Amino acid sequence: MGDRLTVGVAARLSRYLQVLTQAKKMGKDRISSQEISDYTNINATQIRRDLSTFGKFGKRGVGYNVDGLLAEIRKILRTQGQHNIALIGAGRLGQAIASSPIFAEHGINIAAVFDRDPEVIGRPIGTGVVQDVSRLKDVVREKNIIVGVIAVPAAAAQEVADALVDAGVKIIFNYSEALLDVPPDVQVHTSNPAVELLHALYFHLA
Amino acid sequence: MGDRLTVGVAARLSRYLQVLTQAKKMGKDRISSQEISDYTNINATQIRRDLSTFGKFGKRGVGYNVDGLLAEIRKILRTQGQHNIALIGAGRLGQAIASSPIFAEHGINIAAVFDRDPEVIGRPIGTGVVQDVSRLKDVVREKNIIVGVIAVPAAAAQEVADALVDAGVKIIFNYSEALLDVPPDVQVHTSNPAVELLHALYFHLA
DNA sequence: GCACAATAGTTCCGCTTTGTCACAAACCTC
DNA sequence: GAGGTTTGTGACAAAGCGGAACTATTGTGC
Repeated sequence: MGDRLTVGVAARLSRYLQVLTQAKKMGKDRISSQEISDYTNINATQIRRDLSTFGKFGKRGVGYNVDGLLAEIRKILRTQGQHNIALIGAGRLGQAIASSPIFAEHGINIAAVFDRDPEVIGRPIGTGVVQDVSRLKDVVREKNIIVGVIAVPAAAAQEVADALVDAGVKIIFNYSEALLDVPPDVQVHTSNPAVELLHALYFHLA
Repeated sequence: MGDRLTVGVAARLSRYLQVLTQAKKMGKDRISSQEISDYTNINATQIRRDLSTFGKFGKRGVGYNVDGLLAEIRKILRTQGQHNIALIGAGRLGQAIASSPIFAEHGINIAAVFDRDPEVIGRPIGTGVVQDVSRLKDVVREKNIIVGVIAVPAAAAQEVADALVDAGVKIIFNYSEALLDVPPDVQVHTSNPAVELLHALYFHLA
């Protein structure tokens, strides 16, 4: 059981999680591998194979129970509990992230929001107020935070990344276009919609 | 030359593009496959192999010229020109997207921003003003837009997707957590940071 | 109760992609 | 010219994935 999943399997399970979460919100209580396939463009046989590696979650002739499968996948990914994350940057993007229900839906709690601009420090955001970035290290320690989200302009991103690393954060989600230099034990996920878009465009053109 | 790249190769080329764009901004004019590897976690041999499929862009013992390689990859991905996209939703997320330099950097022009709230229609945003969503179809036709970005709450996302499809858009970037039903000839890219985060967390936990 | 349709679970095989090692060729510096 | 560096490239192993085929189970309609 201690075996780590391969990257591919874990990525696919995450996609299933996304689909199931939405399916549940739409009031579905059952779903077939074919339906998941339609939404994810992942082969239906592959989906059944993935799931059957961990147990027999479905009913033949019927499909999968949405709630049950959600619970099983969360168990496999070991992401059932609550996770605290820190958000740096309370500008438009930071506000958009803080006010989105998307994290809470998956048990992720934005435990604190930081900025360095005195103008915005103290303003209410999400369920708390914007804090001075100098408090980052203390808060990370207090709340056992291992994930930081960077929502600041590119020019300030490296500085924020350094502060996060210094505070002990191990996973960074970078919403600026900057490349970040971090120690090898820190994971960086950089989101770049423009590059994804170019990629999508390539496959659109005949 | 008419051969389509495989998904994997195109995805990797996009990553290289991202790294090169940033490397250029940082003032580098040369870069080695090993450096690209450090930033992308893609095997250096793989990178050289990917590039050498299309020509000999590097200099042995030296590395790649950043500007030259940028141009070559853009040529391969056929994304040299300007592309017009439509953004739907002028809330916080829409404003964040509209004010980000990230698209312009890659030749992508946010040609129009739409919303349905009369309160925000007419407000300046980016280089234009927010337009009524009823104008979507006309604008898509006028400006030859094939990409739409959805930045509205999940509850309204399907409605917006329908309008985009009706207007003739073929690629949709969905920043809501909703699953979208679209015809098979329309590509949907749904961004879900929370699910990505769970995925990252899985690999962080020993 | 029985036939039938739907769907999960499972196996096998082959293709494609990726990773690794190895090494020659070209280039820069001294 | 020597030596170190980096690309370009070949051969091969390993992994991942897709498809087809089949069985098993469940629900439905007669």
